[in-house]
Amino acid sequence: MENLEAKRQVEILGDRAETLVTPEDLYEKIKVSLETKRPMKVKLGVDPSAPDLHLGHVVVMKKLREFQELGHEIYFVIGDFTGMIGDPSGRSTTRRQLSREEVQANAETYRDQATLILDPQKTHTVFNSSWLTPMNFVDVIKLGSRFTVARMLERDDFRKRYEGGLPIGVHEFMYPLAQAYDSVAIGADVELGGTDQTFNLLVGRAIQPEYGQKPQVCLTLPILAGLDGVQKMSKSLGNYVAVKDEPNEMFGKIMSIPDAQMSTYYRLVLTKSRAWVEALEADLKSGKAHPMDAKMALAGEIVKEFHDAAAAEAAKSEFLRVFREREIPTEIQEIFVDEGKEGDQIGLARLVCLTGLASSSSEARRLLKGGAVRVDGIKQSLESATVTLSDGMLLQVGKRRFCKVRVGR
RNA sequence: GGAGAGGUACCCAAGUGGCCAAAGGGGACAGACUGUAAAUCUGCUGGCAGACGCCUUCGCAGGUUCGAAUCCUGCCCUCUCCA
Repeated sequence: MENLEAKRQVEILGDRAETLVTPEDLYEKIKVSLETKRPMKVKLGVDPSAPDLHLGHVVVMKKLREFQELGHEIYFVIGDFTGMIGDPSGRSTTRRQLSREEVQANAETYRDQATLILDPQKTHTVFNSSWLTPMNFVDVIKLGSRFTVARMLERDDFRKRYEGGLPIGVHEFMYPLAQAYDSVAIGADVELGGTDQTFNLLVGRAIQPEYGQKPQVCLTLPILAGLDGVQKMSKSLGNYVAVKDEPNEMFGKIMSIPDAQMSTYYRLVLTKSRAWVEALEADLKSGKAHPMDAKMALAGEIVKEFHDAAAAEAAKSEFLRVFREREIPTEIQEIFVDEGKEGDQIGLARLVCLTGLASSSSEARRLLKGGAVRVDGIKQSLESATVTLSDGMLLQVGKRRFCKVRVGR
């Protein structure tokens, strides 16, 4: 007999999913969960080194919250052991091993930031070192014997590197296996991840039956593009919006995403319904809605979610002030300059460099030549320009780098 | 173990004795324009110096030469094929 509640849950949980392997298994698991009154264990693997949550993580968190709202429980598996095996993205070989304290601290931060979205009561945090460290070589070989190289090479980035003649460390094969074993260790019913995790999740699904468990359901969510609109949002690419970003910063960053990314952000970050997003797109196309307004609304809602409504309002007016009216921000950083004193002449390039508005004096010269530098609002384009130092003078580089120069002690 | 190929700036990639601080593309940054830090176009992209200029960089360490990213020797690393 069909279980309507289970059916309803599958529908909710499957929304926005890139892949769901398989809807039937999910239905079965939910049905059992309802019948036994035991929540499903929903697993998310977490990197122990980068605790700064950004909107890319939020996409997955929102889905986790949906699981919680339906009564299920979240397990964050902190990859403190796998983290030291090495990064299988091929970029770096071995990671620095973090101390127990660092991992602990990072995990706390992560959990802390995650509670902006999740219910801490239904969230568990576990460390995979607790079961991976005690494994001996025999255990590892056993684990390895349950998978094949051919299947390993199905993984996109392994295959590409193999075909492209790029190095693949043998230890990198252990990474998906270790992650798969995590699922065994906690007895995961469902594992979530970005689409880049699809392969790893499926390895878990493949391994579990070997240990007498039902295969986990694998649910992947689309990868959110970063501010550039092309590459995935990530800290290392510097194209991210952190959940802890200050309101103005957050607002401005959202305004810099390409127009074409707006609906994706609405859908994945704010979890607007498909119909809602389609309506917005139609309005934009017909000219009924203005792209800038739509983007400001997006930025405002996101700021509101991670801060509050007042902060969102303030960030919006600050944005308009600085970028549309081209006025100076309400709050400007003050920077003390050690060199020279009130009234002294100083090379402008030198000053720009000293204040940190440019990273080197050559850089400062370039900016100067390009007409990017303003002193008290007046454009200075002479590369060799000098200025008279005065306490409180306003220095500006480009549209968004400002500082007030403080002279002397 | 054997035979080849290769390691160039943030990334990709050209360059095989001087004209190389090093083509081209991407990214980043800036300017113009605009609807915003969208899009588009333009500029710029080792460091120090007001400027003449000086210093550092082409896997690492030496060497040849008036002069090396380019030639030689050794070392490290990667890939391919064979065993």
